[in-house]
Amino acid sequence: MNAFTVKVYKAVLSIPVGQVRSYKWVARKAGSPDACRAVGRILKRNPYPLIIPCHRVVNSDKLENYGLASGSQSHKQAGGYVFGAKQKRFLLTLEKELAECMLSKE
DNA sequence: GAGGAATGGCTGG
DNA sequence: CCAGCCATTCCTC
Repeated sequence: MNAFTVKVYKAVLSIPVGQVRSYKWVARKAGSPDACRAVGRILKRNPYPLIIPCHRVVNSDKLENYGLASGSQSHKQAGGYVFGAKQKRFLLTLEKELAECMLSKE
């Protein structure tokens, strides 16, 4: 496995719960800032679709839509997802709630 | 605001 | 080894 792929996995895995990062962000952390599409492709074809939180990776444009904003209930699409973009958004909302809950109750 | 080209690595032949 | 694919991004009209 290439170092780039491993870095991509690690970068995605390092994304905290309730947070989202852009493909470009992951690509940059992986060492190739311009490999944004490659990152998306890797995540889609990645061997571990269930242990890698690929749903936390969205487009740079949709970042603010999921950027823990007050009205994050945006019905916009945030890139693709193996199980469907709707599931992806659902998980994002769910994780955000979880994060807030943990911060509240500690 | 919308459309098109560029970029980089993975998969298949 | 070569060609095609893609879950994006940036630039230009």
